[in-house]
Amino acid sequence: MEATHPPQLDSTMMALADPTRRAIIQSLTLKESRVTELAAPFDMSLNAVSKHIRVLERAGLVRRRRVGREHFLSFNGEPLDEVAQWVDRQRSFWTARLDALEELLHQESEEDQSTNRKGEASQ
Amino acid sequence: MEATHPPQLDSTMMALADPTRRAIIQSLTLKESRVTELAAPFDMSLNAVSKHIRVLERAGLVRRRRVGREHFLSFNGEPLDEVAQWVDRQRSFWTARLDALEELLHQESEEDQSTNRKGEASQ
DNA sequence: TCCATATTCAACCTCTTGGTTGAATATCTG
DNA sequence: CAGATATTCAACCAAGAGGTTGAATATGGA
Repeated sequence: MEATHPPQLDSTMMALADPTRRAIIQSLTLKESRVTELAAPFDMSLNAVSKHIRVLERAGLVRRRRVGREHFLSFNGEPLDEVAQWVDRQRSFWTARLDALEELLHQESEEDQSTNRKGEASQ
Repeated sequence: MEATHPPQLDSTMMALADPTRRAIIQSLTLKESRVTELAAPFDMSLNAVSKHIRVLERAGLVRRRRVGREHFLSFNGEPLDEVAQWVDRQRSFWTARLDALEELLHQESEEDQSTNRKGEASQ
């Protein structure tokens, strides 16, 4: 069975699976930054952060604008739409099934109560 | 810099980064299943699917109920709440910044128009 | 024009991931 | 009770991830 997800969802979810990359995203939602600015708070080499940025770029979550030797990076929220849709869909299926179960239990409970009343009356 | 995510978000996002695991989740949102039932549609060994299920279990996305030799698996949507919250937060920051930018451009456009009208009058 | 800064490239390393196979374990059934 | 079924365990393998270091490249500034 082939999982029927668009390749976009694959790359987006993989990109977000790493805490460093999520931290980069969080930083970029607040403001555009240069690579060295983004890397500064992390306890890892500049190149390691640069690699993470490339993963985010390939997923379309980060855009880059070059001005001379400086690369300005900004967040693109569009790929998160698909993540939100996928997550909401699973949650709504789950909630619907829980609701159906509760309804079933509720009906059974009402039936038990009326049966009990009849039983009491006959005793 | 330590990424300030709860460990739960880490394990949930990592669990969802794999298309096979997302397909398992999608299957389980529809109905409870046994391991061999879940594995049937996949082109991989039963054990490979069993490993994926364990990853989902560790993330809290799947619960297991054992009856004799059969393990019944069901979906637990709760960890997705955190994913939804994280995603919505980034999107709302992004949208807020885009809105602020548009407002700025709108103001500049109005200023340009009134300046142009004055220029026309003086010519 | 030389030095500084910004950033990527290349090569390397360790560890993890995602898969396989065959064995082991537990339970069910005729 | 022997064979079937369900599932995990253990060991293995290849590929990739995530990091490092040092070199290379491009641009800016004094």
